[in-house]
Amino acid sequence: MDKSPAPIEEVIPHLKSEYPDARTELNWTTPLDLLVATILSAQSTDVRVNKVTEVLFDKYQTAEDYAAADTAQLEDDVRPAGFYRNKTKSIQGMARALISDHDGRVPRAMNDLVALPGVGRKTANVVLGNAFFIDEGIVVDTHVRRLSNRLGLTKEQDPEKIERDLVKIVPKTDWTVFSHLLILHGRRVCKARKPDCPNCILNDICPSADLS
DNA sequence: CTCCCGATAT
DNA sequence: ATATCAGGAG
Repeated sequence: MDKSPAPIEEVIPHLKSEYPDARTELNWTTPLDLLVATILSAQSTDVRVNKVTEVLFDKYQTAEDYAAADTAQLEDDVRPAGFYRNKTKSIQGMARALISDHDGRVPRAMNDLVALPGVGRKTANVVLGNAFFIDEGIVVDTHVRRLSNRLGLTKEQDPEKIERDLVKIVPKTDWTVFSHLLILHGRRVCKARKPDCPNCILNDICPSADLS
């Protein structure tokens, strides 16, 4: 007998009052910056990514810069973020695709974004929502998945199936901020290993709350 | 499904 | 020591 899911119409206002300035914690200025930072963010912390991009964005500004970069040098720059060979290959492949197919610019369409090397639906949603203010979908990363499961908003584990459940219950105008709210709350309170349920603003409506 | 990979928290 | 971190490709 599982408990009822947390009502979304209460979850969102509660989290908005807790995190009124919710936005990405990745540092970026241009859409290309954000695309690179998001590729680097796979299985890495935002703090670590920001440390890497602080160096990276000084050396490379355009798709041409990344495409022309010495691969071994770029790997050295990327290394602290982890998966450095895959990520370097993705960044340079993505940069070449931007040059050959999109005049060196970051495209604003989901289909074009996910066609880029190293860019999946999660990364595409980050770029669309934050760089272009297009609520095309909901970013489902490790935090959004974990909190959505704990709150009972979905029973799915596959990110695309979770997104399909979430877009049905979250107002479209909140799609981008919603993922930021869950990500921030996931980092600070509803952590993977030791969730701080006693200090969680959602503990009275969360079916997974452990107040012992 | 496995592999990719370094840094940090527990 | 081990789980985890703004995933994606083969």
